Amino acid sequence: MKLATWNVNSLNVRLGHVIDWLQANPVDALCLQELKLPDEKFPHQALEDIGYHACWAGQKTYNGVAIISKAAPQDVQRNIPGYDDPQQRIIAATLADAQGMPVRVISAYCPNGQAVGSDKYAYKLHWFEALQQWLADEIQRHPDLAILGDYNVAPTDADVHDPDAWAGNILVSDAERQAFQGLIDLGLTDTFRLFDQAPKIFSWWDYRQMSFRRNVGVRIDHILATPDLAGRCTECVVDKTPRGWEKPSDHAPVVARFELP
DNA sequence: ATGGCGTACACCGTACGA
Repeated sequence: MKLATWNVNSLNVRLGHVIDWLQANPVDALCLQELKLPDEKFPHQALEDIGYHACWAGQKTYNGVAIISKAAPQDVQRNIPGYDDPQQRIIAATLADAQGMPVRVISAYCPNGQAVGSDKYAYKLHWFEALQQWLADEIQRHPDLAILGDYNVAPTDADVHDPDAWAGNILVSDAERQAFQGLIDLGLTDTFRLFDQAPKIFSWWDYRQMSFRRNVGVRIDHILATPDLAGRCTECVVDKTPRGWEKPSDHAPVVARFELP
């Protein structure tokens, strides 16, 4: 089973890339973030045409998340239960594969935070607290669970092209890294770090100043898994290919493969 | 140096992302 995540920075603009990528990489599920379109504009027909189901939580202009999957999504949950938030940043669904083993899949678009100390930064930290509280329950209910998405946190200095230049900045501040660690402390594993990885692998590069060509980036898109599922993870990679296409998203997809029990 | 680039909405600029 392969699960993937991709912040597409507008699904209107990137639908062609998503379809091309799925046809070249027929994963079982692809979690999307930053749809930037309302529910009624979600292109479900184009995805059905290539053999995928979808569930989504859209929002005009900002945010918006989806799960595109070969299996029909079950028990779909939008938003963090009990956390009143007009921003559409979470969707969860249970996917049963052909062997019938259900996996709980969550697509997450964690807040950016804009600048350390700002109102948006405070919102980011509160949002992570709510996420952690909800996940503590969700993990109990679903032993095989993966939460994939744009966390807007680079967990360690190894995930930043120039840690000295970024020190204390948004995406790497102590409080943000502690919020991310709070998820790890629930028993979740950053599947990328289960494996030996080359240095300087990132998932986001600024559009400006040829950052992608210079590999000036950060690793902020992650696939976290519960112990049962992480124990069956055999690979986790960043696919840089679509970042080099015409009019790319500034994020690259991340893909993890899991052995079935 | 809050600039650089890209997207959306709307207006001929502003908000936001990371």
